[in-house]
Amino acid sequence: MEDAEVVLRRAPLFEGLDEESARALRRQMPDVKLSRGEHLFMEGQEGDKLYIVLDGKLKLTRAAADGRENLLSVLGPGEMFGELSLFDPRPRTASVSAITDATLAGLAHDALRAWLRDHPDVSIHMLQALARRLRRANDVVADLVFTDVPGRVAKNLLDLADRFGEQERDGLHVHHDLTQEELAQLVGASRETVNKALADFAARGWIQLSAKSVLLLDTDRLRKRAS
Amino acid sequence: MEDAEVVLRRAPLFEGLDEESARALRRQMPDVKLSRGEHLFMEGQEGDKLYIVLDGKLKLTRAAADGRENLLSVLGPGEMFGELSLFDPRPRTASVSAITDATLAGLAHDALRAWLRDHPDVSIHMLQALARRLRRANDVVADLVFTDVPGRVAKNLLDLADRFGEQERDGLHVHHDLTQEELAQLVGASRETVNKALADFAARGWIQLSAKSVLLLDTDRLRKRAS
DNA sequence: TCCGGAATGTGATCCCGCGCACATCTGTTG
DNA sequence: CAACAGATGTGCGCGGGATCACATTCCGGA
Repeated sequence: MEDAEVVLRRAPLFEGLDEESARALRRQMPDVKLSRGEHLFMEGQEGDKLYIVLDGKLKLTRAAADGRENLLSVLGPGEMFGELSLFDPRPRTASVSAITDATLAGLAHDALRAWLRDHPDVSIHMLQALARRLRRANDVVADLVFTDVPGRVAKNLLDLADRFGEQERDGLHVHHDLTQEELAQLVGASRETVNKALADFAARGWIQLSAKSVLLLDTDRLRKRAS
Repeated sequence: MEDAEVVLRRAPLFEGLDEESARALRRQMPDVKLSRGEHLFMEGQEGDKLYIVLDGKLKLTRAAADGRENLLSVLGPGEMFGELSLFDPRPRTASVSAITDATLAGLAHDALRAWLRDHPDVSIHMLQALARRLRRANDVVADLVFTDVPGRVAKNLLDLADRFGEQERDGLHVHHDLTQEELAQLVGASRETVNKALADFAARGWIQLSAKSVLLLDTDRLRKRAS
């Protein structure tokens, strides 16, 4: 695991802070540990904390009435989440659970409010973070409307690669830690259809499949298929 | 047209401001007038202004490479838009054009920055506004994944009703000012399929169609169909 | 080390919604 | 007010993708 303090510095909440302030803020954020599969919070609960991922991966999901699930995003080290219920005081609209063992830093609602009051420039960085996420959300909508399932699979693979990929001799290795079921929920399609798209990409030599990870061999072709 | 100053007060940017400050801010926001069909800005342009709608309706659209369009949202009086490129300094990711004659108030990038610096509590309201929009965007994603076209049509009608509907003797009248083509782009479906859904709702007596508006007769049934 | 349940791979079938082709039916403009 | 373009209504066929139904493989725990 990377050094927690280094990871924290990547989060919008800590952007532009001097050493001193960063340490002060960090003291208000106790660590939370989760084991693989464990839930941090569930849709519908009151939300009074914001979190930053220190280590591991989490998933942010929404459930439909009939039990089907939709995976809004995969969260890795340095990423912030859970702040929506703070600014817009309503119950959580998504659940969060760990897809690997994970460590988080949590900041209470009231502490954040006080912090923003005393450090006005921090809210600018928070605005930036929300603006980026809003753009992203609009991209996802556009993809769902315009792009077919294989295209969305390709796009999501490239996106995961950007965030979790490691260049190796034989290709770009992406440890996404997702089952195909989860990948399908992320793409917004059925598990079977996603599996067939992956099998097709593999047959073409664009990727190589293994458990909870993919090796990207031809990102150019994938990129072309995605657009 | 409602009084411009009254409408402005509904925008997040003006929330919680005293008379004095509101007037000062207003002086920095010159009016912009658009005629029906006119474009305010296009996808890909540099964005250096934020706007608040004073009167009329606008649409926020995204285009795919092949020319197909997606309608992200319909903007009415009191609504703010165009702020994303300010916080996340990249070209505009959507185009805006007037669906009726409209009047806007525009605030330049630099003026906003300065304003936020001098009035730190305003950024809290901006954060609230973005948080709400992010939730909304996630709702749209969930609908695209889980709900069929007639369901999405019903949901969008109810949503438009919330924002533009007027209760009358015979029902809830919604002047959305959209063509069925535009409604289809909002729903994320083809014009034909949306038309058939509307015709079906009308045949069941749930709604009554007229040009650029709908009369909702049975919102309960619609709500049930939407979920 | 063996077992059982989950995660994968892959066909067969069905159906929603798109695209195309028209026939109205507006309402806008010369 | 004529005439034309754009908006609306509706049928039909096709195809992408969901759903169902298995076979197979993988993996973690007793």
